[in-house]
Formats: sequence, structure tokens, C-alpha cells
Amino acid sequence: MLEKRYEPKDIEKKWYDFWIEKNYFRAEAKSDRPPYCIVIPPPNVTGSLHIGHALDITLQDIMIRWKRMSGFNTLWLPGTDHAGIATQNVVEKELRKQGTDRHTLGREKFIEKVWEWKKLYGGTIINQLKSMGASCDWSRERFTLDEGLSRAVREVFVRLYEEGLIYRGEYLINWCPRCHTALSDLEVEHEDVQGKLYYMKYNFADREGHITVATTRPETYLGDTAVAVNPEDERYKHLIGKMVRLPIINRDIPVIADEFVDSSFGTGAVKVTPAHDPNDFEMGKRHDLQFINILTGDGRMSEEAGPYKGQDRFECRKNVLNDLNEMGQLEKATDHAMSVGHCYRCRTIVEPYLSMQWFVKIKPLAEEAIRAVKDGGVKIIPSTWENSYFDWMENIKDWCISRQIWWGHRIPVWYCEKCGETIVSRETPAVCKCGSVELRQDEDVLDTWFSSALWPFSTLGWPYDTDDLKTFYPTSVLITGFDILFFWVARMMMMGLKFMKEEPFRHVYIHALIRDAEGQKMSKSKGNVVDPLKMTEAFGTDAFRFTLAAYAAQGRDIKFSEQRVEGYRHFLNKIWNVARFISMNIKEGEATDLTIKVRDLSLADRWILSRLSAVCSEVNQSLEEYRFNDAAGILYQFVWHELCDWYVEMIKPELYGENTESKRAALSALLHVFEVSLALLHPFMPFVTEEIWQQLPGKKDTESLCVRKYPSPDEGIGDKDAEAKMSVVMDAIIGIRSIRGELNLSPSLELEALIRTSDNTEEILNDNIAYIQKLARAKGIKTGKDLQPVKNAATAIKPSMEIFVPLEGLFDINAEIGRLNKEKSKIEGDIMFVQKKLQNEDFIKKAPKAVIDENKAKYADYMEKLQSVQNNIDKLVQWGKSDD
RNA sequence: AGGCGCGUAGCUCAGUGGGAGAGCGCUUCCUUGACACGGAAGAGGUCAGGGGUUCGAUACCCCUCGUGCCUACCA
Repeated sequence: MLEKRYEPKDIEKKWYDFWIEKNYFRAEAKSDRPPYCIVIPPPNVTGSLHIGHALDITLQDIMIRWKRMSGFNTLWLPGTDHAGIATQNVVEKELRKQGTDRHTLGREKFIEKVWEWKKLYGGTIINQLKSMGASCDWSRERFTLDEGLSRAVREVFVRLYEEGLIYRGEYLINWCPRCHTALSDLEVEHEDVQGKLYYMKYNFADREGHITVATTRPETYLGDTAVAVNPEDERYKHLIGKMVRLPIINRDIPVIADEFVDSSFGTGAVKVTPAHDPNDFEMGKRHDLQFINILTGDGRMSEEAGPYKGQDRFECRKNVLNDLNEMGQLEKATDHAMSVGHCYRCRTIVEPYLSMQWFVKIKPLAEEAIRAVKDGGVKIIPSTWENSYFDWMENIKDWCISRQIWWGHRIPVWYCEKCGETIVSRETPAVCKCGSVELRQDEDVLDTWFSSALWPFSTLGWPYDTDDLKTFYPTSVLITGFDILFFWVARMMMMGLKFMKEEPFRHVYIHALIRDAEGQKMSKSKGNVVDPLKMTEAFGTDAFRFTLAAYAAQGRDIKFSEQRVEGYRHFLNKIWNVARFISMNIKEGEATDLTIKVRDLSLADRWILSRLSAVCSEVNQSLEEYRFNDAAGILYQFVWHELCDWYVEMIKPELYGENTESKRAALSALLHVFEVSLALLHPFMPFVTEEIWQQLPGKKDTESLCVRKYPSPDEGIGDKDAEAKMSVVMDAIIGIRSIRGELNLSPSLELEALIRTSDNTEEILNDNIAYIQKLARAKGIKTGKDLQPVKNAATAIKPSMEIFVPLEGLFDINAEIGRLNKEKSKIEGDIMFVQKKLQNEDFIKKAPKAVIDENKAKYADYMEKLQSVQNNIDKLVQWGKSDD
């Protein structure tokens, strides 16, 4: 017997341990069964589970469990990402607390520290994934910095280098002065800010007068090496080639002409700082200007900044403005909206910074990745994301992959101290070809996303030709949020196509972002984060998972509300209680046969089995199309309302009755439908379903629900006849209940009912009169085609019947007339609507025949209904008069 | 600046070229032997606004307003 209440905590752990012990999550490297594989988007090893992960994990686990039960050789490959900058930041913070820093420690010692830290805390998020019920193959867990993956990284680097797709050069990159490293374009987050546009006067070097330039970054004037104007600009044409003198530092720079300059912006004259602005960088190249780097790596002014040397960049801005103002060189400042780039790891404002970096020449890779989606080799779901994907891929720029940090894959490049030779190698070289052993490895590490781009094949053993790789590549689907579509998905596409010659996955399912109940993005600083662990603590993992699935409609963000989790906990409770009901009614050894004998079935049995069949089909179909919310909704509706509210109530008389044969039939049908329902629900709520299933009486084919065959429609019995008949019976019940409800009659009061039927309805009702008696609390039900309304009776009108409930003393004739008049005006409205259509010539001419027929039938129905209502009203009015 | 979404019941959201659905909330009644984390019956919507296509639009197209996001080198 099940406990009175479901207590998730112990039960979750118990079953998770059981599944692990039984090795159910273990994939086979070689198998006759078809493969199904998902690689997890590896969470940052520094991370802890947030609600986005929870959604991600839940959806993946639903797919994996569904496919596992459906007979696939499923592999869900888990792991974590070394998250270079983020992890390094965390450990550096620790060091700071201990009063030291990585430079004091030195590179080797520091990396040791990070590994120590990883050993201590790196398992946190993995354990949290387990607590969510994730059925990953933990024997295959990987880490982006482990040995195998590092080998893959080197292999890829070397091959791209050899093909000329990786190069090194001095370019303007995004620099985070706090993290002290280059960032790729993607790692810069732009934010709109209200800034100022400063108008600065540059005097001519050799004559009176000045030219005014407008800038948002006055401090960079220290690195100016030209002033540019548009060659067509009449105001400035005569000045081209003249020299202006920069204030304070007194450097003379030329006025140049460049098409790029927009005459309508600012003064039409722009200061050119080639080492500190991407456009100016290009202009500097075009005009062979000097590149002066006025900054240091930590965002202070360099030697080149003359009197401002050593000042912080923002401090310097203030000082420059003050000084220029005092000198009368600052003309004015106006408000100016602009967008400023911030480091995605630490929110520091990034600098365009001139430095030597490694890049991937990306266009050739992107072309293949575009083609793969265009040709349908990869399907992005929902397809709206394809636009973003194409847009980004088509405008892609070379990828800066070197980072000036220590935690990561060190770039496999060595320089000979003696002859200057550059050696790019898979293995660490011992000696240069010049004979020197003085080799120095490049100091930089690779962008973390470089290694995660290889994830779908590096985790399966590449560059070795392993069985795993043969069996599971390409993987089946990638499930992730759109926020890493470019960072990760796009790059996996490029690398997968390049090195495996095949797409890394067949489907990409992009899910929504979870926001708070007000629609705000969750963030630690706003303090509006929902902690998934608190949710599982409060409501149980299953309720939380089911909520996430129910929320996961395609193409819309999720505004997360705790109330909804509560609602689905109630659903769990419902399931739990119906399980209790079943176990209370089945004695040990009774109804243990789960097979259904068709000839013993009642209408209710046939109906629920037919519905079960439809539900099996719909759930499978929904999952096939990644419509998680539909699948969850269908199951919720079926189990709660059809199974519990209708079916269980309908079979109670049989269960409590004396007839052992019909009791046995009802019980085995109930048990069967419930067992199949548990199986259907299992991918959504694995723990509670397993717990109940294990305690269910009856013989089972497997020792765990998670390896039971996922139900297909043939576990029910499609039966249109039963559904049609049932709908008639339900109408009768609902009709009587409505009268009870609307007239506020006590549920304990047994009502009489006369049901005037149309042609074939009478037989159906008579055959199933027990259901009506039970569910409508009715007695003495009379049916017949020619029954006449009786005095003091309330009326309900249904498609194939009229129901009269005699009320005698409880009857209020005026209230009833009011009820019927309300009904009447509703029907009249309906008639008007259909009539209008049918009288429209164009409608008759152009609408499909089926639609016309449908409307004609409706019209006839309405007219008949109207007639009934009118007759009843007339009778009531008449009786009312005669009573007076 | 470009691109992509969204606007449907009080709230959160599904949905469809043929009279609008769910959950929560609300109202009324009910401790009927699984469940008050429950049961039954109800109320509640010009499907943002305007135009167009169509026999027919909440759905398809255009515009407006509101709102969110992504991408972008305009100093």
C-alpha cells in the first residue's frame, strides 16, 4: 500500500541509485538497435545549476528516456566545460582572499591550483544534474580539458594551421582590461548608454584657424595620427593635405580625404586613431598612417600618452577634457546615444586594442555550415532561428582564438629562441630543425569555445576512429537555448563539417529563455533568479520537470511562475492518489493479468481504452515534433480529467459491486490504462512514476519502468463506436449536473430524470443507465421518444436529448423560465449566424461542400433545439397561468 | 540602423482560414469509503488598433501603436 502522501526526497534518490546500479543509462558502442544520441551542452565547471540548465536538462532527458523506452540505443553524453576566463576569474578571486595572486604563484602553480579547485567543486553541477534525474551515461563523462579532448584540440589546430585557416597577426581586437585578455566579437556585449559627443578644436600647424572634430572618446586624441574628411566635402576640400597640431602633446598630423567619412555627422571631420578604433584601423591601413598605442593592457595610459602616462583611461578622459577646456580647445559637448561594449564575463568596458593574436579564417568554414542548413542536412527547430543563423554566418568575421590567460588549451606553437622558427605541432617538440633545444611555447591559450566547438566528435573519441564515433556521429539532436546559437552551435557546425565531413547533429532544437514572472531576464544582480534546487526542494523534481515541459512551447520566452509548479504538484498528488485507489481495490493475487479481454469490456472500459490509444499516438507525435508542452498537456488532460474524473468514477459501482466477473474486467482495464499512463508519463516525471509502477500489482516484463517499452497506440483499442456512445452518456450526465449546479441543489439529493431521446439515443442510455445514476446522482430515470415534459421540472437540452428533472417543491417556475429564455436567446443568436452564411450566395457558390453541409446540419440542429426550448417555455407559461 | 518575435479570459499562456481553449485566480454548492494538493456547476474575451486578400480572418498580407530580443564599425 502506498503512503498517504508522496514524499519525493528519499524516493528520488532511491530510484536514481537503482537506475545507475542497473546500468540502464549505459549506451552500447556497438548495437543492433538504432542509435540515438544527444551530447549535453557542457555547463561551466564553475557553475551551479540555474533554471536555464534545468529546462535544458529536462527536455533532453525527456527525449532520451522516450527514445530509450522506444528501443533505441541511446547515448546522452554528459560533461563540463573548462570555461577559461570564468574559471580563472573564480580561482583568482580565491587567491586574492588568501592575499596572493597568480603572478606571484607562477603559471604552473596557478594551473595546479585551478585543477585542485576543479576537483573540489567541479562535481557540483554534475551532482545537480543527477538530482534532476538526468539519465546520462556517466561512464562517458568528459571535460573539455581532459586528455582526449586536448588531443582533438591540437589536431584541429595543427590541421587548420597547415591549411592556412589559422593565422597569427597584429590586429585590433576586443580587449578586456580587467581579465587581461583578448575577446572574440561574440564575447563583447553591447549596451546602449547615453554619452556625450565632444567637439574638439585642432589648430592648424602653420597658419591661423582650426578644424573641429567630434568624438565620444576625447582621451584617444593622444593616439590620433590624422584628421579625415570626405573628399567631396566642399567645406574641407581646400584643407586636405594641410597639417594640424594636436593640443598639449603638439604632434602634427595631416588632414586626409577618405570616402568613409560621413559629412553629415558631427562636423564632417573625424579624428583618426588607428590603434584604438576599428574604422580608424582600416583607414590607417589605407593611408599608411602611424599606429600609436596609447594604452596598456590594464587600461591605463602608456608611454605614448605623454603627460597622462599612468592614468586610468577614464581618469585621463576627465583630465583631457579639463585641460582642453582651459586652453579653449573644447568647443562644446552634446548628448549622444551610443552603444558601448562590455566584457561578457566581468562587465568591464572593453577596448579595441592593437595586439598580436591568433585567428581562424572563418569564411570557408561558414560557407559549408550555411549549405548544410540550406540543404536540410541540419534542421533548426523552430525554423525562425534559421534566419538568425544565416544572417550571422553570412556576415561572419575572422575569429580571434587566442586568450591571454593561463587556464585552457595552450596554443600548440613553439618559437625557436635561436633561429626564430615557428613550430606548430601535435606533439611537444624537443628540438628545432636548427638544432637548438631552446624552444618557447606560445604563452596564449585558446578560446574555450574552440574546444567546445569540437564537442560532438571529440567526446566520442576523435581523432581516433572509435566505435562510439561510428555509432553515434552524427548525433541526433542538440537541445539548447538561443543565447549560444552563435557561440557554440554555429561553431560546432563548422568544425563538425570540416573534420567529420558530416553535420554534427540532425536537429537543433532551440528552446526559450526563462524569465521571471515580470518578464525580466533573470540575473544575480537583479536578484530575481529562481533557484531550481529550491523548486525541487519545495515541490519535488517531478513536478518541477513537468512544469518546465508544460512551459516549453516553441518560439516564446517563459515567464516562470512558482504557482504553476504548485499546480503540477497537485497533478502528481492526483496520480499518487489514483494509484492508492487502485491498490486499495486490488487484493494481492487479484486482477494481476494486464491483458484485456475484449468481450468482457463495458462501455466505459472500451471508451477509456480508445482514448488511451489516441493519447499514445498524440504523445508520441508531439515528442517527435518537440512539442513538449502539447505532450505534457495531453497527458495532464487525459490522466486527470478522463481517467480520474470520468473513468474511475464510472467503474466504482462495479468495483464495489458483487459481480466478480465485471469487477475483474474493470479492474484489469483500470490497471492496464493506468500502467500505460505511467509509462507515458515516465520521461516527464521519472521518479514518481517508477515508485508507483514498482508497487503496482501485476506481472511486468521489465524490472524498471525506465526500460519498459514506450506505449504505442496498440496498447489501447481504438473504438469510435464507444466514443460516440460515451459522448451521449456524458451529455445526459452533464445535463442533469447542470440543472443541479445552476439551481444550487445539494449533491446529496437524488434527482429523478425524464429523458426524451431522439432515434438511437434511447437504447444507448438504457444500456448505460447505471453510469448516469451514479455520476449524476439520479434515480428513476425514464427514457423514451415520446416522453412529455412534466410540471415543475427543470429542463436541459442536449444535441440528442431533452432532460427533465422534476423538482416539485424545489421548483421555481419563474427562475426556470428565465433559464430557458437565456438558452433561447443563445440559440437564436446561433441561428442568425448560420442563417446569414447560408443566405449568402457567394458562400453557397464558393465554399467547399463539406462546410456548406456542416452549416446546414447546424442550422437544422439549432432549429430543432429552438423548437424544444420554445415548447418548454410555452408549457411553463401555461402551467404558471393555471396555477394562479 | 537592420533583423526577429510578441500583444488572445483578472494573471500565465496554448491554438486554428469555417462561431475561441487550458492552468491558476474568481463565484456557488459539496468533508459521497483515492485525493479539499479534492469533486460538481458557473461567470469572464470586439483574439492591441486600422486597412487589405477571401464566400468567410483571431489566424494570411500591409500600416500604426505598445513591448521584448538579436545583430551592427557611424566617429
